Amino acid sequence: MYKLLHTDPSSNARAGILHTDHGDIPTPIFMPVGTAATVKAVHQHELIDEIDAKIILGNTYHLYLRPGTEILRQAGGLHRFNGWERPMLTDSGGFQVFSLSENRKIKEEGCTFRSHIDGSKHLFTPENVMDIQRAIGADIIMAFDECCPGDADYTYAKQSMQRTHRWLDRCLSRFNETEPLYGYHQALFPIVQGCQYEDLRIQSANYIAERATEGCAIGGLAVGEPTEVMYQMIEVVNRILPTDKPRYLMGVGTPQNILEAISRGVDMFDCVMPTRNGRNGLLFTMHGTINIKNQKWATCFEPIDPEGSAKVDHCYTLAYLHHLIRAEELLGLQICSIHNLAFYLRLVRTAREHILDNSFSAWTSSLLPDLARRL
RNA sequence: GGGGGAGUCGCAUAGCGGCAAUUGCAACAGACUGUAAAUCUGUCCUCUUCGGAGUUCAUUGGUUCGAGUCCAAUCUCCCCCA
Repeated sequence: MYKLLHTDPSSNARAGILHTDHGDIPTPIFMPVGTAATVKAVHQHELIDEIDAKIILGNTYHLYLRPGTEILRQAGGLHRFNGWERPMLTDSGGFQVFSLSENRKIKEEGCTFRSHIDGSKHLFTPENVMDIQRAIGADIIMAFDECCPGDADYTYAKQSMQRTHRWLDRCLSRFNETEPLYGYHQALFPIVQGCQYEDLRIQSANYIAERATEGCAIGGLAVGEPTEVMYQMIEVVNRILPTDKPRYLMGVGTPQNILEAISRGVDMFDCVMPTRNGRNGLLFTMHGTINIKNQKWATCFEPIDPEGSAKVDHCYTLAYLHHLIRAEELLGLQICSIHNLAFYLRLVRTAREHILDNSFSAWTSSLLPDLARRL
């Protein structure tokens, strides 16, 4: 499924290709988040023509609650339902175990939730999460885990990690005894946990590395711990994870985070940041971030991003975008989202080119100070 | 000409004897990392060593320990009758 093409000699950055039945994914890659069967504010033709997204995410928890598993099954899976013909990945709901912490209870069997939509009560178990993800039909599906808070104490982190491991084996059993429903292959990725404790991360990475899966994920990072700790955990884990499988760092992150993680051997990323921050008026550029709501942009009649790869970067000005966001016009949300996603995809595309010609480290170190700037 | 009502920090509002003064909008910033987010937070009279200090509720005068609140006059605006 995964082919490692090249490793940068001056770092651990890798370039490869991930094959799926819905198409090939060049790595490193960024995957736009499309929680509820849509990347918010972005059309699918824009994901393809403007952004060139190779794979997008969906979320088990959200899709299970609405439209519901039965409707997705009737539709013939999520690809048929939303018309996206390229690869998809679904998160398992493990992150919601973390983010909806006030509405859930974790037990050995699984996790009971209250729906954020209507308050109804539901149970997620490793088994039914596999069944739901079979019904959704993403190309890559995730094990059901607990995303442990960044400030968890050692005792809790260890207990949580061990439960996640037991849940993983239950996921694998159910996954292996079921078939895809729609005639194409699905891959299950397990998730390394262990919070910010090096020995737990080592244990967890070893546990995951021993399992026969097609890729590995690193979870439970960028959830409140210092950035340096996150980088340290990535290094520790990637020393152990097999080199012939893709490594997916879940939920990360800023452009700087992504470059730092790539240099430590990560291949896949997803994050709400380009879309959510975009809807909130923050633009990412190679020279720093722009808060388009700020007064200073009201009269800046320059293109949004002269270096940008999306049409919106060239055919609209910063002053116009400032106006749209101030006036709460929907087009503003769309433009910001498209711009940011196109920026993220261009970032990983360019990173890949530099990995392949052995110039990754030089390129990254020249870029990082600029990315951190505020314009 | 007669009668009635109203003037509060950009705008709109609250306030009914203990108030630098409610709320909304606007404005000015900030946050956002496997999406309960087109969301949330802060500032928003002046100065400040962030502890406070100084001036405010149309204007002037008065009652009171104390007035945005009560009284009088003045100015301005609105409504009704002629």
